[in-house]
Amino acid sequence: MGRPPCCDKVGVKKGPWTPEEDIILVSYIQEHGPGNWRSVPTNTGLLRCSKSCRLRWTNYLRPGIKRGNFTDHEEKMIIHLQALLGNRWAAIASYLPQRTDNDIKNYWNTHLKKKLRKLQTGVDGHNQDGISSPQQISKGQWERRLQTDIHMAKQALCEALSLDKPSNNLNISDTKPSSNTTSSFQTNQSSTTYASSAENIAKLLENWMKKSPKSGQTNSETTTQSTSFNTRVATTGSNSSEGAQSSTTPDHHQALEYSLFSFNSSTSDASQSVSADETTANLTPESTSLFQDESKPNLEQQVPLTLLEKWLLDDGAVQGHEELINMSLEDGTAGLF
DNA sequence: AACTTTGCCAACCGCCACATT
DNA sequence: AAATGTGGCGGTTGGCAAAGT
Repeated sequence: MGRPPCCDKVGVKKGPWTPEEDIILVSYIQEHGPGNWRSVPTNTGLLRCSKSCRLRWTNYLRPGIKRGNFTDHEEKMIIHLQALLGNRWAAIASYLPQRTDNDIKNYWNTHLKKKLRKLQTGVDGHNQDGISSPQQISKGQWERRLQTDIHMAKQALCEALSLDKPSNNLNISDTKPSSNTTSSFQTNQSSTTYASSAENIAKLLENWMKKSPKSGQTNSETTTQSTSFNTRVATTGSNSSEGAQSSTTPDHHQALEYSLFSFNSSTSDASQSVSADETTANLTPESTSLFQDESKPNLEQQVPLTLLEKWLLDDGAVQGHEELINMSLEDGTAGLF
């Protein structure tokens, strides 16, 4: 027989997550680490299925996620990677560590597709969109796609074998977690980090409760609640342009993120008056490997890098990016920029 | 001001590969 | 070896807000 079912569908809550649920989930993950999602609903009392918990964490609560407008560079990377990899959003997201596959997918569907279509219609009949279709992919593109696939396989293998660096033990690769990787979360190092971060969650919860006397809040009240979250983050001076996004949940995400990072940064003597994004950059190696790399490959460990990968990973070499875009996009995607 | 349309995005659904028993 | 569950992925949808009429 197989394993017991992860969750019975009866009594499972659906719809938007409330701040309370987020806090419960985050604090649980702080203590136990991500993974073993099956046990999350039972251990936390959340009326959510394990899948929903995992999704909420990976797409929203996981630290290191950048929200708000995509930069030109990110946009170019998405277009280029989509041309190379097709709609393999998880693979594309692995090259944009701060973005989730869901975000990239949404951005593609709502912005880029339209943008490219517009440009395509503007240029007589030629495929200018960079959207991959088997018939239209040039030999060079196939070679590059193959190269990328080989690279990803190599990377997964390296991580599975935990080559070289001891910190690998804490990395969860993009590939499916094996029993080994799951158990890696139970190492002493990780558990202490989570435990200490959980203190911070408790503080957050305390403050949050002070500011929100109401309990048993419904979804419709989330907006008000998130506002109180936001007032807490307001002092961080986090990018207001991104904050201008009027969605409610991003605010309390920022608050959670701030909370998580403020603890980490306090251990490294960093100022709390930095934005969430900046704080991400200040994470200690342990914390980044614990959180950010939980679902993303550790790009630092990859050897050797191909030209394409160097281009994709090297944020500083903007000039090189342009050259490579021009060089590699035979289908004329480069003309878009 | 009221109604309709459009855009955006968080979350759900269904499928698949792999792990577990 | 077979049966079943889990985690991960990509496609799609529902609901909200903004823009348009």
